[in-house]
Amino acid sequence: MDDKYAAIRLQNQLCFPLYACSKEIVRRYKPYLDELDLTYTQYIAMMVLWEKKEVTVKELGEALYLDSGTLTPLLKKLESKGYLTRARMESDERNLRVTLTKEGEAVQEKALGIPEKMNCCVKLDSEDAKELYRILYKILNCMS
Amino acid sequence: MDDKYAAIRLQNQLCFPLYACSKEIVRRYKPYLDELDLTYTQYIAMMVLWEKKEVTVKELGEALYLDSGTLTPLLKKLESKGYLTRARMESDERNLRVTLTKEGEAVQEKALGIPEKMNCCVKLDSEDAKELYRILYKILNCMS
DNA sequence: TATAAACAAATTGTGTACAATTTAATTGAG
DNA sequence: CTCAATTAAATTGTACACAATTTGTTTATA
Repeated sequence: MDDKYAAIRLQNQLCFPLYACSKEIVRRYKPYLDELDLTYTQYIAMMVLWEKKEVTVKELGEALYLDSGTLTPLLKKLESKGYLTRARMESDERNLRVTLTKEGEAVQEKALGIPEKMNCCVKLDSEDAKELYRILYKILNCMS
Repeated sequence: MDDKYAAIRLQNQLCFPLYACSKEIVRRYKPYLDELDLTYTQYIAMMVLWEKKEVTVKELGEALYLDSGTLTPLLKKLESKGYLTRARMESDERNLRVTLTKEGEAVQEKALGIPEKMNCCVKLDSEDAKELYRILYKILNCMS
């Protein structure tokens, strides 16, 4: 009996289905996000901007659990698409002010249909969805 | 009332906490995996090999939800560490046989302590853990 | 008030991820 | 039998992701 190794068997991991599920769902977003010329990471960055209109890289990183190494090139790409502007803050030049543009705001309208389209390809009853949401934020909150 | 945009607000997404949670937990693995000179992806690939001893790239990809574009360089790295060997199968040369070595098997002993160390930094009661596991596999199964 | 500590972004380097294409081997329909 | 279709890996190109370091600015203290 090699029960000794049970804890390091793939099917006994909790992180693995989390990792696989995340990747697979993000992959399912691609066809819909392609229509908006956004990647998934760019999409969630835009979500923060749609809500806040203006953020620093630090605030964005805290909201998305991403660091400047990921965000700097991503924000430069979104800037080149015309969806946002980047400028140092006059009050404290260490901070970069990221501001949503009219063009960036317009993309929000095109994004409105995405959640429903995703529901079709994921299919999870609302009871499980609520439970999943609750547990995931419980983990996130206890880790940060 | 901008309730019109409720569905595309970050806090109403289910995929985002999944994506963030996955990344954060994988990041917590790093210090422990560094001791084994493995990344998280290399670790789960080794888990499959510890169990199966021998797989093709296709089988490994199906188990891990990864394609050859990710696995080819990853397996070459694990080969260079001496943890596995790579060779075309004589029965069908399209397939690559990936075989666990003695050195690769030995790493399993060093990995035994990881799950417990991870429990300390994640903290989820077994009820929630079971629920999370159930829901994640429900999603994975209905997507593949 | 120098200047060391702290801070925010940017940069560098390594390692995934994955779509799309290519290469090489095998299979199957005519 | 033969060549088109299929299949498995590898390759190519783009985009994260993050640790570690660097750059430039601000703050705090000796």
